Amino acid sequence: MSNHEGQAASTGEARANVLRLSGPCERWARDADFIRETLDLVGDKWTMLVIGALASGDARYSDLDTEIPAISRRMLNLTLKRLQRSGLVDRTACAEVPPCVEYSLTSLGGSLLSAVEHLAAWCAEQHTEIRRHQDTYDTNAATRSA
Amino acid sequence: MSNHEGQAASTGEARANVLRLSGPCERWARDADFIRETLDLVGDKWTMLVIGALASGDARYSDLDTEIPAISRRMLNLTLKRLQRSGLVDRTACAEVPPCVEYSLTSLGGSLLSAVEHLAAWCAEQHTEIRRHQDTYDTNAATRSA
DNA sequence: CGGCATCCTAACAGATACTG
DNA sequence: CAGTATCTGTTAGGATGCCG
Repeated sequence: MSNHEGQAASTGEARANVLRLSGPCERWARDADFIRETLDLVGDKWTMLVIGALASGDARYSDLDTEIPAISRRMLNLTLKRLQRSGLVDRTACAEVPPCVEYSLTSLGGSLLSAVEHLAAWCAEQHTEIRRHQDTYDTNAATRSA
Repeated sequence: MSNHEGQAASTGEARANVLRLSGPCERWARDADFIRETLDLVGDKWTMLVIGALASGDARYSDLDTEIPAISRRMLNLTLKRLQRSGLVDRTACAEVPPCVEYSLTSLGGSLLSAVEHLAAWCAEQHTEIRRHQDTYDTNAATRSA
């Protein structure tokens, strides 16, 4: 992990991916990469749905494809691969003759699930409020441009 | 106002390809949109950093630009707009003559912050484990192809 | 049936120049 | 100083077809 604390402000444009905050919230800055990385992992368009689909038990490839109609095969594969790579789901192929593969949540994946459920609860709780704000904002914007 | 990106952000319906799950996890299915919506809100490349920067107190536009050197003006504006639209940050302009604008976290934004901190904690806690899994996976993949 | 590889389009994101 | 508009490269993601 690239944790350059190096100072390169005035020495030209060191266009590092480092995203260093200079404010008092150094911890956020330091962890930002990890957080973002993991947030990217779960914040992606499909991950959550796949995790959710697996939360209720093991599932075969086709099951997932069926349970999440909106996903494309490509994205399902990509998502599963990524989750598998990160140790969040397990893949079990029974035999090669009539290919039948089962996916399941690992304990790590399960722990993520509960972490996300926290956020999910917040969403469920606040989404009306958020909507309201957005509507108000949009109305104002529309009025202003009218 | 033909801001395609702004509209893309505001038309949740456009990307709400419904994503219905037919499995036993209907609740996830029903909430998936909200969760994804909010996850999109915070999981985006910059939101977290901006929220983090604002967590320590109000900040002016330039402050944010300074605190997050890697962000472009465009993205900073877009991000702030979106957060403001959703009622997560407040924008206060003192006067039009020498433009000076302050951004601050609303209470809603603050509550999101704590919700995300939960997830952030999980990230910080598990990212080593995740890394390990990824390395193992990559090594196996490399071995297999060798 | 499960899983890649390919092509292609649309959304995303950076740099830059301009306005109030 | 605080934004907005435009032009452009980069990437995410859908459709499809082949191969185990």
